[in-house]
Amino acid sequence: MERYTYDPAAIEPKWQNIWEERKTFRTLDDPKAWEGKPKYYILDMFPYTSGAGLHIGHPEGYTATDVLARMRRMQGYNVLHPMGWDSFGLTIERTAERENIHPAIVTERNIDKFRQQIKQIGFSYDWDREISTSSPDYYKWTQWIFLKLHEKELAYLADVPVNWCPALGTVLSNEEVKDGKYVETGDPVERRLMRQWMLKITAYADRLLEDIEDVDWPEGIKEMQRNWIGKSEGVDVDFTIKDTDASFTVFTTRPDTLFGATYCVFSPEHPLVEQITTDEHRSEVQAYVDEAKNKTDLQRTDLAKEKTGVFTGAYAINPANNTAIPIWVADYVLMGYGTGAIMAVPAEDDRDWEFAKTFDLPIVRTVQPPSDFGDEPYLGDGPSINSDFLNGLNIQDSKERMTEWLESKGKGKAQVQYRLRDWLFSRQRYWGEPFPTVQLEDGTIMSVPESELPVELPPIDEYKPTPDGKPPLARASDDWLMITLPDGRKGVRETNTMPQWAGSCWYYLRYMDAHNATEAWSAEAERYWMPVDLYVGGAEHAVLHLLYARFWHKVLYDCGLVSTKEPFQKLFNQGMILAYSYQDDNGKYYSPSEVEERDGEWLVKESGVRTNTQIEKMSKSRFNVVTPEEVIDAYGADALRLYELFIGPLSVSAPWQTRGVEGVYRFLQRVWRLAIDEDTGDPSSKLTDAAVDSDPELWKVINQTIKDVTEDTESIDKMNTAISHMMVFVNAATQAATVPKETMKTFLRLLAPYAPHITEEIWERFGEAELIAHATWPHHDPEVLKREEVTIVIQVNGKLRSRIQLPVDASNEEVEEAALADERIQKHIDGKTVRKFIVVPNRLANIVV
RNA sequence: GCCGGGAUGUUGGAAUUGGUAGACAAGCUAGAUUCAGGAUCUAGUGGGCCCUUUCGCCCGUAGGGGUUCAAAUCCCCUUCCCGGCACCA
Repeated sequence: MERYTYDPAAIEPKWQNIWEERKTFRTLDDPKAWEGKPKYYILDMFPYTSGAGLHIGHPEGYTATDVLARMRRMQGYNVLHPMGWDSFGLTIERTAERENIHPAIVTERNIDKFRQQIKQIGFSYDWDREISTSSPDYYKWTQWIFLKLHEKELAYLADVPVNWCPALGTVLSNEEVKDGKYVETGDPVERRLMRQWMLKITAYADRLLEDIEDVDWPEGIKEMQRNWIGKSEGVDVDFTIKDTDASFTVFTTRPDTLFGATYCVFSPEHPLVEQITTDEHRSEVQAYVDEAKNKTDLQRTDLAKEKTGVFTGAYAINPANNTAIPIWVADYVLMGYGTGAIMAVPAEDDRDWEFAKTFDLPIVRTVQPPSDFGDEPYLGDGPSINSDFLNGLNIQDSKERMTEWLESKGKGKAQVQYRLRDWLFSRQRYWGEPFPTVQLEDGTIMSVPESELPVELPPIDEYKPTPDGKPPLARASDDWLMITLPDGRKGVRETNTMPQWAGSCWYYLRYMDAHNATEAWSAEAERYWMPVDLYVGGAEHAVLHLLYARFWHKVLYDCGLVSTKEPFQKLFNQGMILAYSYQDDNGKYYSPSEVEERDGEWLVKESGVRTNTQIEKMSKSRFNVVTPEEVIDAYGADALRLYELFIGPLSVSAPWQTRGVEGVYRFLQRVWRLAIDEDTGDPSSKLTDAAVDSDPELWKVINQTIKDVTEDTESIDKMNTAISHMMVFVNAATQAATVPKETMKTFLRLLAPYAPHITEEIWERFGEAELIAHATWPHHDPEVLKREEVTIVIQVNGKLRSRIQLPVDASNEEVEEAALADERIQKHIDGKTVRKFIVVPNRLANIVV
């Protein structure tokens, strides 16, 4: 006999096909279709399409946004919810190199895999708006935006010290390098001077800092951006060099301590080092400078515990007191920040103190430390001492007075410094956007006219730098490389490409008008859809992508091309999904299927070797990756979706436990059996035509469920409790003898955004003609939730002693009377004096005796 | 070192934002059903005491102290974990 049990493998592909064929989730480009509906632009960070495909961590955020998008549609919003691919980049290029095929082929293959994986989960994206950053239709406009930057002189070529990564054969941005290593692969990075495209993000530093106050982002991310920009206010102070005409400038945030500046330090790269060094010290200084030059960044930062440096033989004149102070060279001063030279105030700075102690340089306190203060630098506030006209003033007043004094003497001026550097925008790679520029014979840089965009990537035979170190594009044939202008002048195309961040700097704009062949986006679509109402993704992009995109957006704003100052109104960071891994004492990892639990220990099945379990990031090397496919095969996409959210608050990282999926799978089965007669496939005979309020208890429960699910879904972070509230309803409905069918239908609409396939299937079996995706979202009736009686908890001295039933809104006197009359309470207050009686209306009473 | 976030049963996590700690799940235990496995259903499940009655008592939210009638929640100190920054003058 055929049984109609819950069968996700059958119903899920069925509904996915129906949604696709009917274009159920298409958002119309026609402005007339938008009228009368509030808009809601809900965006996921699109994936970088590496060959690995998705693991279970990626769809967590995608599931949350999908649930919210589906609910918003049911609530009557005009929703924009697109998906696309970040498809230029190094990983793809390396695969192509390894397999000796064109990166475009690898890209297509990867995208197909990602698309198929994502579609399997039943997300309600408008697939008509799918984009990929590596397609010429798209990167045409990335190049176009670059031309805007170029026009505004925000893109410029400069010989700059770059982070050159020999292993990759390319330069990297500051943001991609940490501790002298490429953050992705750990390959070491070294300093080189190269002619590169730079983007002047520093020109926007202040606005990037200010406008972050206006967006609804997690405070931690805002703080990370503030720190990255690193604004600090201080003074540029001019020092002259004794017995010469030369002078130099230092930046300090503590001008109040100028009288305590007992020496100066130049960075080894400082241009004056050579000039000021006396013959007596020349060989020593030269050796030190050479050594510093050959150190990698890693060595310079990591081995920085011990201060090193050499005396140049030269002296600077402290402008405050005209004292001659020695000039040293030391690598603890960085050329890349401020002026590359500092005034050292050992008494009020940790680093200077350490250096002064190492080389026995004088220390003069200029801030009076507390009486019991030890022999160390004092960074706190206090009255100035040893500082002539500043004596007695606190730090703040001293700073102001000294700044005024320096400015009036022409020896300094107030200055703002940023940690933020200009953005190194060239890469010596193939798989990226070609720059739309040409260098003419006379050295001038010319933009490719807009009408000739896109500048497409030329075919080349090998995706490697040339033997003489030029980028791969230099391998292109001359008919791509060489340009002859109508006036006969000749030029050569730029052979660097743009970094991977370029495409993701504006993709949220292209989605609004994805097929526009004449513009990047229409002004009308932009005014309607922007800003993005909710942007969800991982915190790993806290600085890089989000800072770059904000920068481009502000430039576009200044060009009049976008109407909002900020692109992403609300940002939400999902936590990571972690997984248990099993590792023996030798460090060898085992997959979960190779181990079993015995007496609280995890042992390798075959060998019995004891393993340590730990919760870690998912990675192939740890054998703890779970893929969406394996979960869908076992439990279906709806169960996957539910568990992704049920695992905990979206913002929190939590370990994946396949057993946990079974819990939500059982829940779906109970929903199915509640609604469907498994023998006939028709609606269950338990469902009746009775009025929804015929069972007052269940009527209350469903109203409570509507309220809780709506609120928890809107909060984004609490979808786990939204699901548990739906479980409460199903438990109650399962216990009830009968359930009004209308109540069941209300419940199905609540569940629909979370588990769209099973609810569509039941909806259809209920005889509904429309899709549940198009149903309206239910409202709860607050009247129903009002209770006539409430349970009031009675405490004695803060300890729970009894509960009593009282009518709602009982007066304090009534509560007091009832509480004192209660037997159990009498036992506790017997023979004692009631000192105080506290009532929290409708909730609790506390008797203090 | 600095900044940000966190620590609640065996496990993932709830807790109306100062008012019944442990919702909802997972796991476990017992029972029902089943040839069996699985699935399903029912009940129980923080620790301890009492089990002279499911009556009740004590303890319990990383540790210590405080504020309060009342603290997982607020304040101070300590420990540990996660993320970011790190010679930025």
